[in-house]
Amino acid sequence: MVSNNKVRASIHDVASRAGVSAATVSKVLRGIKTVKASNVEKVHLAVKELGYRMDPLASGLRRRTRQIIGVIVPELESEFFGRLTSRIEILAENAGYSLAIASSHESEERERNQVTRMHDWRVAGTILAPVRSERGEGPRLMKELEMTGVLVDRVVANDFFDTVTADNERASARVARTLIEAGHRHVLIFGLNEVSKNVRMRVSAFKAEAKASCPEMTVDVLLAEGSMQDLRDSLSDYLKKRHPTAVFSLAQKGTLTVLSEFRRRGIQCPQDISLVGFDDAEWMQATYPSVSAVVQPVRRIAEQAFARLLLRINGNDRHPVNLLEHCDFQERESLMTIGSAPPA
Amino acid sequence: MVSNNKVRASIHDVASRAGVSAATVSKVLRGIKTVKASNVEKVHLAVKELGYRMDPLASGLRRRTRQIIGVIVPELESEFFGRLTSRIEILAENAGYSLAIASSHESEERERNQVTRMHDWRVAGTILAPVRSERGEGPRLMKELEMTGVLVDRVVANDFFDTVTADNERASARVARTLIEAGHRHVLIFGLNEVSKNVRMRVSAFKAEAKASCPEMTVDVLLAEGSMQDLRDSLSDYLKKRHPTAVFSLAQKGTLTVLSEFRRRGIQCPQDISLVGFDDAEWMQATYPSVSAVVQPVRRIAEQAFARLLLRINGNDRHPVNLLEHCDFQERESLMTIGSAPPA
DNA sequence: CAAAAAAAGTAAATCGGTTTATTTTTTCTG
DNA sequence: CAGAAAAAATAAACCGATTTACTTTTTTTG
Repeated sequence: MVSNNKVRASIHDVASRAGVSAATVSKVLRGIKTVKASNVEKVHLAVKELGYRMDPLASGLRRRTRQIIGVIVPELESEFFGRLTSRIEILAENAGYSLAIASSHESEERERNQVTRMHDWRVAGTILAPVRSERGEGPRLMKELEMTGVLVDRVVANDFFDTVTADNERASARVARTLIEAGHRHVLIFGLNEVSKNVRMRVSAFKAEAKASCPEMTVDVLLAEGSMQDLRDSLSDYLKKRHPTAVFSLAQKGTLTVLSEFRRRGIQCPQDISLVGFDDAEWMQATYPSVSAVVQPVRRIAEQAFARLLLRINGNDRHPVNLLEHCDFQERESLMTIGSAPPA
Repeated sequence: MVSNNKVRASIHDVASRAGVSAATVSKVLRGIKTVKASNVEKVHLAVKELGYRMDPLASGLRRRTRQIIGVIVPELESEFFGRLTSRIEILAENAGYSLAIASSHESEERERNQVTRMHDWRVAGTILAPVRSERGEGPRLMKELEMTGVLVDRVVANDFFDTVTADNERASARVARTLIEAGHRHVLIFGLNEVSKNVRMRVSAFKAEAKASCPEMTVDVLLAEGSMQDLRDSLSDYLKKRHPTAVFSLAQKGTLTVLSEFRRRGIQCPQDISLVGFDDAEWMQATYPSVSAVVQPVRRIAEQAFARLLLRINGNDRHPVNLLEHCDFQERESLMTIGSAPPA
C-alpha cells in the first residue's frame, strides 16, 4: 500500500488552534448560535489556516442516519434514468445531502443487494425505481428494514411508500384518442416482454379509451419477449397476417424495433403505417420520419420524488400518496391522418 | 424527526453473544486466520442469529481510506457515460468496493467540488472524466490533494495520472480512408463548440490522413457553438455556400443536428450527402438511413481504467501510462460510394 | 451588589468499527 | 515436566466527528 493522502486536520486540531474545545468547533460548523461571536471568528480562522474539511462520514457516525440519500435505478444506460438520477443529484446537493447511486441492472438479486447496501450505509432515505419484473423484493425489503423511501417509475402495488410515476393511463388514453381522431381503426400495441404494471396500464387504458370513443376499432396486442432479434421476428410474423394502420409502441426499445422492422419489410412510415411511441428521445425529432412520442415528465418525477422523500425524512408519517405526473405528447411526422375518416 | 431504523446489532453485540472480544469478531469478519476454528464458528453463528451487518463506513474510519471508489463524469444522461459508469459499478463490486458516482454537468466549478467531495469521503481512488473545456481544474486538484486516480475519455495533457481514452486519432484516420475509398473528395468536418483535445485530435488526424492518402481532397471544418438551433444555423449557412459530398460529425449531438438539417433542407442522405458520425447509438442502426458511426469501446475503457486504478491503489507507482483503446467502425447506409471515383 | 437565571463552554461518552500493545493460552523443546 | 516460543485472545486506544451532562462565565434582577 502506498500512502495516498496528506495528513488531514481533524476537528481537534482546529479546536486547539482556535483555543476552544472540539464541541465548540462542532457547534460553529453546524451553525448553532450559542457561541460567542469572538469564538466563531477564531474557529473560522483556524479552519481556514488549517484547510480543515469535515469528514462527512465520520460526522454521521453518531447520528442515527447519515446525510446521504440512496438512489437505486434499474439501469444507468438509458436516457430516462440518466436524467432522473442527474436531476435528483442536483436536488440532493441543494438540500445538503450526498447521493449514493446504484443500479440493479434489472436483476432482482442485485436490487435486494443494493437495498441492503443502502441500509448498511444508513442513508437517510432511498429513492427506488424497482426492476420491471415486479417479482423484485426491493420495496418489501425496504419496508422490512424500516427504511424511509419513495418508489418511482415502476410502481408496484404499494401501501407503505409514497410513489411517483408518469400517468401512463392518461397518456395512453390520449394516444388512443389521437389515433382515433386521425382516422385509425386498426392499431397494433407493441410491447416488450415486461409483464410490468406500467405496460399493463398502458395497454388497458388504451383499450378502454378505444372502446369508449370508437367501439368499432380493432386493437391487437403483441407483447413479445426475448432478444431484439426475437422481437423483430414476432413483429414480422404478426405483420404477415395483420395489417394495422398504426402501431403504438410501449417502450423506446420497441419503437426502435418497429422502425427497423418497417425498414426491413419496406414499409413506409407513416404512409403505410403510422407509429407512436411511449417515451421520447432526442433522436426521434431528428430522424425521418420524426417519431411521435409520449414525453415522460422526468424532471417533475425527480422533483416530486425528492420532495416526498424529504418530507418523510423530516417525520411526515401521514398515509402514503401515489402521485401520477402528467405526460406530454409530441405529435410528429410518424403519425398520419388517414383519408377522410368517418367521424368517430 | 422520526425514528427510521431498527436498532442494529453492533460488533460488540456479536462479540458478547459469541463469548469473544470485538477484536476477535473483527478478525473473523475480515478473514484473518489467527482465530481458533471453534471461535470462528461461534462468531458466524452469532452473526447469523443477530442478523448482524457491518457498517462499511464506520469500518473505514480508522483506515486511511474507505473501500469506496469515486467516479466523476460530465453527465449521466448520455449513453456513453451511462454505460461507462454502469460497467465500472460491476467491476468495483466484484473487487469489494462501493461506488460513489457524481456528475459535473460539464461545469468546472462542479468538477472541483466533486473532486473535493471524493477527497472528503476518503475514497480509495477516483476515476475522473474531465469536463470538456479543459480549463477544468479537476485533475490538477486531484494531484494537489495527492489522490490516487485515473483519467478517462476527456484526456488532458497529463503526466501524473494514468489515462484511458478511445483512440480518436486512429478512428478518425480510418474514417478519412473510408471516405476516400468511397470516392469522396470534399468533406465537411462538423463539430460542436468543444475546444477539447478529443475534438482537435479528431480533426487533425482526419486531415493528416486525407493529406497523406489523397492530397487533392478538400476538407472543410466547421466548429459551431451555441444552442442546437445555433448549430443548425451555422450548418445551414455553410451548406448554402459549399457542397461537400460527405459530412463527418464529431459527436452524437452533431450527428443529430446534421440529420435534422438535412431534413429541413430536403437533402437526401446518402444520395446527396453521406454522413459518418463519431460515437454510435442504438437508434443509428434502426433509422433510415442507418447512420455509419465510430463505436467507442466503452466497456474496454471502463475495464482498463478500473484495472489501472486498482494497481495504483495497491501501490504501483511506476510512471503513468496513457492508454488508447481501439474504436470499431460501423459502416451503414448513410455512407455511399460515389460514382466511379478515380483511384486515390 | 449578591443571588438567580441564562448563556457559553467543555470534558467525556458515544457511534461502530480497526489496530496496537499486552496478556493468556497452547504448543514445542530439551 | 519446566521453560521457551508460538499462537490466540483481548483490553484499550484510536479514527473523527456529535451529543450529553456538567461547569464556568455572563447577564439579569430584586
